[in-house]
Amino acid sequence: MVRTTRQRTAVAAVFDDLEGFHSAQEVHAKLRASGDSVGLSTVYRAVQALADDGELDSIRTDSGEALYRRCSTQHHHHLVCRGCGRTVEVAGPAVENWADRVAAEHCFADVSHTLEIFGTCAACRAAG
Amino acid sequence: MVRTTRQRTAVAAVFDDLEGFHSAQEVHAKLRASGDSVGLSTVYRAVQALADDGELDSIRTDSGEALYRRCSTQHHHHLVCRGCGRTVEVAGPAVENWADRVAAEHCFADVSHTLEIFGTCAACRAAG
DNA sequence: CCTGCATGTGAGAACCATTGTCAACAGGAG
DNA sequence: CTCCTGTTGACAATGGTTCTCACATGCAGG
Repeated sequence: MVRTTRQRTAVAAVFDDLEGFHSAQEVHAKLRASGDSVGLSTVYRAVQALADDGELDSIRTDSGEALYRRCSTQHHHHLVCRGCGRTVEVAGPAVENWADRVAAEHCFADVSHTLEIFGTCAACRAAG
Repeated sequence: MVRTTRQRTAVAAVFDDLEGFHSAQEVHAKLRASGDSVGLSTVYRAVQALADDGELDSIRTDSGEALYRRCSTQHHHHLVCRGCGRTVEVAGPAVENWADRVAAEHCFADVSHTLEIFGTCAACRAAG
């Protein structure tokens, strides 16, 4: 039996207010900051439970940190500047289709993907 | 100046004998087992150095462990199975072009990108 | 309303891959 | 050969994640 507790509701609520991927640590800090404190262990459990239920999507960063995101949010990618960290959200239906097709060709199902583009923006190039 | 040491040679040699992805810990254990012992820190450093030189390709498992493998130096992406970690290398000129174009539209230069596709392979689906 | 109790919580410890530290070591240029 | 400097490795430290266990709390079924 799965219970509806203050803590789980709070964790789920965080992802309602947020775009994109966020770590369990981040969620924990956010809850603590908003006075609606929840134990770190509980955040991890809640987040994993949500991911198991298919409510959250999870990936790993290059440093091995786990990130979660509400699945239903509009899918997009990031164009990040190496110099100033400025980020532009970009959508690419072509890429989505390509990824799905490639996965299908290899008989993979439940396909998701991560994509980030890095570059140097005009301002940072001008600044040298 | 980069030196050629017994340890680095040993680590590189491990990947000559092995197919697929392997963790630093695994390489360390293998070297220790073969009597050709190398310190754990050194294995990590060697493996990262090889990855930096483009001699090894690296990914992360779902559990956050880093895996390395000798790879073709050609640019490609990975299609990774969530269940068994099986990896397929895929090339996608369309994606490369798209990424470059999107970056150009936003006046970004020196463009690079990362892309990984996740899914569940046929075998893992059958296994439940 | 209660009460029982299985389930959930949370502070802290444990875990474990990875990274940092630093004294000792060893390529290799001269 | 010698010296300089990059490299090594035992060990400690780090940091995200998971485990532990005493305590709290949803939620039926009375």
